[in-house]
Amino acid sequence: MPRSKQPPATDSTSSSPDPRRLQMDDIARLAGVSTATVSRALNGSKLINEETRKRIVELARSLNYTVNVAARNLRIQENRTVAVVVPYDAKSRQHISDPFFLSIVGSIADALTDRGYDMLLSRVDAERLDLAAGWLDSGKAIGLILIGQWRHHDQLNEMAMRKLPLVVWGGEMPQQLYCSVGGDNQLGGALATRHLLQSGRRRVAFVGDAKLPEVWLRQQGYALALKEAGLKADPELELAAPFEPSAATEFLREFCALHQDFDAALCCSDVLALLMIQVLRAQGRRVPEDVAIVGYDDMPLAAYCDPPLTTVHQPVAEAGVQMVEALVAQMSGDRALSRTMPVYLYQRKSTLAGA
Amino acid sequence: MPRSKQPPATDSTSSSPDPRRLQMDDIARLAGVSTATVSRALNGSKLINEETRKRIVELARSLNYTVNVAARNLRIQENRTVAVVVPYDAKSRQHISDPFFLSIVGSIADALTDRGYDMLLSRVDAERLDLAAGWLDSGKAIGLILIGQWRHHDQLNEMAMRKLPLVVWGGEMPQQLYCSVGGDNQLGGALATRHLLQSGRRRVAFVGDAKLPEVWLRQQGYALALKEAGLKADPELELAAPFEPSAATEFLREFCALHQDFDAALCCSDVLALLMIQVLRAQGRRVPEDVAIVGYDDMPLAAYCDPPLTTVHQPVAEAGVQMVEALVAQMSGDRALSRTMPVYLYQRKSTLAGA
DNA sequence: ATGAAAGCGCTAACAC
DNA sequence: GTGTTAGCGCTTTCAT
Repeated sequence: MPRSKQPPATDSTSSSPDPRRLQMDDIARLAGVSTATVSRALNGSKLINEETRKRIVELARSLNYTVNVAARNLRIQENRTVAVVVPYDAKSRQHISDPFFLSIVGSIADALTDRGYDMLLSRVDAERLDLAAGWLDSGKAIGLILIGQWRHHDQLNEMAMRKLPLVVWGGEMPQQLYCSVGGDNQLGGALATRHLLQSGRRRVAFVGDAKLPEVWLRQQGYALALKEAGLKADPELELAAPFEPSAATEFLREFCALHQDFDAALCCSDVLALLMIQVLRAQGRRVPEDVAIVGYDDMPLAAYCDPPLTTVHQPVAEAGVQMVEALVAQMSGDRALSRTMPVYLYQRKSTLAGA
Repeated sequence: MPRSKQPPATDSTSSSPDPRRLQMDDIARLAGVSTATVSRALNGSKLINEETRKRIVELARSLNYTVNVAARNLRIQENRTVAVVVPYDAKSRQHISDPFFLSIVGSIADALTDRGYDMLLSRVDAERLDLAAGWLDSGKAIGLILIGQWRHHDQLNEMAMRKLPLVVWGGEMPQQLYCSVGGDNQLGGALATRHLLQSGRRRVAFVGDAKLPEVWLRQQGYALALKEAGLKADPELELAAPFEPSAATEFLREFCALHQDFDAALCCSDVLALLMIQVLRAQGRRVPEDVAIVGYDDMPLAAYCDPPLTTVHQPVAEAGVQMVEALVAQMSGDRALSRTMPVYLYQRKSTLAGA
C-alpha cells in the first residue's frame, strides 16, 4: 500500500521546508464543502451557486492553490502539450545551434503559446527521427513538430502511416505521406540562380548536401534556372557540404582550392555563405568582384555582414503559425495538407558588382 | 460515473482509426500475468524472474507500448520536467527572438537532455515574471529557469522566498535572494572600456538600459575603467536604449545626432552594436576610424560582420550546464549559490584603427 | 516470484 | 445546488 496521506503539515515544527502541496481536499475542508464542489467552482461549472463559486475561487487564489495537472490530465484524458524536436548530428555532437532552427523554434513557441498549448523542446539523433514519436507514445505530448527532415524521409513516412499528429519543417517531396511546412525551396533556388545569371555570372557553384530534401529542391530550382539560361549544370560545381561550420570549412577550402573557375555560388545557408566568403578571401579572391555569393535563410544579421549578404528570405514568423495550424487540424482528426510558403530574394552587396 | 473502460479495440470494424491506446492491462493479459508483474518487469524490479521480465519487455516493445506518464507521475509523485521561460516585452509585442537568448535556450536544452530532464519552453510578460511560477504551482514542472531578470528583481526575490527551485540567467546583484547564473558583467564592461581607452579613445559612450541588472553591472565596470584612467563618466554619453531593434534604432539616431563628439561606444548587445554602426555611417562617421565600437555577447556571426565586431564573449555553452547544475542542486534541497562566469574580450576590427 | 488491492489527485455521473 | 462515489493508469505493500 502506498504511504498514507501525510498529516496536514503541522506548523509545530517551524522548519518544515516543503509543506505538502495544497490539494483540493484542503480547499474543500477550509471552505466547508466537498471536493466536487471545489472542482466545479474552479472549472466554472454552471450548476453551482454563484456565491459559493466566488468564495471558493477566492480562497483558492489566496492560498495559491492550483490543480495538479497530472491528476487532471489522467482523469480527463486530455493534454495540451506539443513536442518540438530538433534533430542534431550525433556523430559530430553538433547540438541545437543553427541560428535559423532556433528562430523557427521561437516562432513555434509563440504560435503554440497563442493557442494555449505547452511546448516540450528536445533534440533527437538525426539518424533516428522516429524516436521523436516517443513523446506521443508515452503520452507526454499529443502532437509532434519536427524541425527538418534530414536524411530520413522514410522514417517520417512511417510515422505518418501510424497516423501520428506530425508536422515537419522542410520541403514537400513527391509522394510524401506526412505533413510538411516550409518555404518554397525550388523557387528559392531558382530566384537566387536567375539573379546570379542575370548579373552576368556564368559558372555558378551550388553548395549544400542534396541528400537533404530541402537542399535537393533548391538544387532543382538551381538546375531549372541554368536550363532556362541555356546552360547545363556542371556536377563539378556542386559541393555536398554539411551545415556544421567547422566540417563545412574543410569542404569549402578543398573545393575552392580545386576549382578556381567559378564566379558565383549559391550557398544553402547564410552561415555557409559567410564561411565561403572567408575561404575565398583567404585564397585571394574578392567578393563580390571575383565571386558573387548568395546565402539562404536571411538570418537577422545577414544585412550586417561584410559584405551584406544577398540571400533568400525564409518566412520564419509565418512558419510557427502555419505549423501549429496544420498540427491542430490533425489533432482534431482532419487531414492537413502540406504547405509551401513563398520566399523572396533580398539583394544586397554580396552579388552587387558586375562581372 | 466516467464512461466505463471501452472494450479492447475489436478489429471487426476495420476502419477503427485510433485504437484505444495500449495500456498495462493489455500487456498483462497478453502475457498472462498481472499488471503488477508487468509494472515490475518494465521498471526492472529485482524481485522478478529474469525470464518473465525478458518476455514481457519484449512483448511491450513489439507492441510499441509505453507507460502513461501522467498516471505514473501521479502515482509516483515524481516529474522530471523543467520549465524554461523567456520573458518578452508585451507592450512592443517583441517575442522570443534575440539570438543570444535563443542560444542560451539551446544550451539549456542540451544540458537538460543530458541529465534526463524534459524541457517545457514558454514566454512570459516581462512585467510579470512571477507568473512563471505557475508552472511549478500547477505541478507541470518541478524546476524553473528564467532567461533574464529584466526590471523585476523584486518579483524574483519573492519567488525565492517561496523557496521555489529557480535559476535565473543574469547578473548577481547585491542582496539577491534567488540563484542567478551569468557572465561577469562588471568584468565585461571593464574589459571593453579599458580596451577602448588603451587604444586612445577618450569619449566613450555607454549604450544600454541600466535598469536591467546585467546592464547596470556592465555600467559599473565601465565607470570603474574610466576612473582607473582618471576620467569621469559623462552622463550625457549614457544612452538607455532598449534591446528591441526598431525601437533601439530610434534612440540611436537621436543620440548620434545630438552627440557628435564621442569617439567610442560600448553597446550592450551585438545587435545594438551593429545598429549603432549603421546609424553612425548614415551620419557620415566611419567605424572604427572615427568611432570604435564594442559589442556584447559574441554571437556566432559577430566575427563576420562589417567590420568584424570586437565584443565581449559570453560563455553560452557553459551557461546551460551551470544553470541546470544549480537547479538540480536546489531540487534536491540544497542551497545553490549564484555563479558568475568569466567573460573574454574578443578584439576584432571594429576597434582596430588608431584614433 | 507473483497477485490482489489500495490509492496518487482529480472529475463527473448519479442520487438527493 | 451539493455530496457521494467510482475510476482515469499506474506502482507498491502485503499476502501468498
